[in-house]
Amino acid sequence: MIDPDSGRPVYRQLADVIRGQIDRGELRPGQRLRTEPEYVDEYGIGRDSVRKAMALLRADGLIVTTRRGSRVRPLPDVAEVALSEDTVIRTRMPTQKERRLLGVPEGVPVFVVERPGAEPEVLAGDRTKLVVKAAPAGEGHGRSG
Amino acid sequence: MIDPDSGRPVYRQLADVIRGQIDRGELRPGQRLRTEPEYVDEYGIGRDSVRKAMALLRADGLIVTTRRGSRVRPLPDVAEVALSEDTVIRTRMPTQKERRLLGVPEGVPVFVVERPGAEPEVLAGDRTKLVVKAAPAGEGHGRSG
DNA sequence: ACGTATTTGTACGTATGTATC
DNA sequence: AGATACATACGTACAAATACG
Repeated sequence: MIDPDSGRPVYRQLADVIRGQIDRGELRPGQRLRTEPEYVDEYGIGRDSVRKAMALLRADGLIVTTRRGSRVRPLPDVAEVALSEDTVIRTRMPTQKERRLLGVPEGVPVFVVERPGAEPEVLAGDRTKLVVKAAPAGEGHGRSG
Repeated sequence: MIDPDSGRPVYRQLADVIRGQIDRGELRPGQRLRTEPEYVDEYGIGRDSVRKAMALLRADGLIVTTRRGSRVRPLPDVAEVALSEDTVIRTRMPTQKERRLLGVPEGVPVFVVERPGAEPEVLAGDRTKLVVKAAPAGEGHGRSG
């Protein structure tokens, strides 16, 4: 299943295998992965390679890891945030402080929303969906100044 | 400068040091970091710790690494993309294919823009800025259905 | 054209720490 | 308290890409 001589690094091969299992739904959100020693034994590879595979999947936001093991990242409820006119939206990875504050795991980016005349707002990328609403009929289109 | 007994992991301490240098502008975008062996010698730590520190900074989008060393991530030119009504925007990390296709380095998320009646569009998060434009005066406000 | 030095990448091992059950 | 499982941190060795002479 994993070929050390294939040219593709062992840890990437393992990451590919697990990514495939997630994509095909064999591993569902919230479901526990195997433990590191189990992957070591199962594929006859070093623990280092297993850990690097996990790190890859984590950085891509596919799994989350705690002291009790790794799980497929659960899909949180997504809140809709309406955007008003002249708003600028960027995305980037959060700082450590923002990660703590928002409670976002590794591999989850944030939105930075800048509304005119307001401080930039940082929103968790896994729990937020931005929506440009249709303007209410008969009312202004932002021409107030 | 780095204290192995401080409770904070060595590799995080090194990452903190470098992050500070970037934040304070002592290391500017595009500028080369020291090599791994240099950090090893300078702080008397293992190469493993240095590499993990680099991996952290890379995952946060602060640096990029090639076979010739690591540099502070250059700031690309940002293109403005206008959003129309009823558009939904999400953000997440790119898949490997998207990363290749868009040419985004590690630690850079993407926008997923869903316009009504169109395929979702994936935009590089480091080169794109979304803007909600003011509606043109006297014209429709999306009341077409 | 070729080899060499530099630098990061991969992959293994070992040991110990620490949180959780 | 003991077992389990991930986290940290060191070491070694070799591979591979790049740059330089």
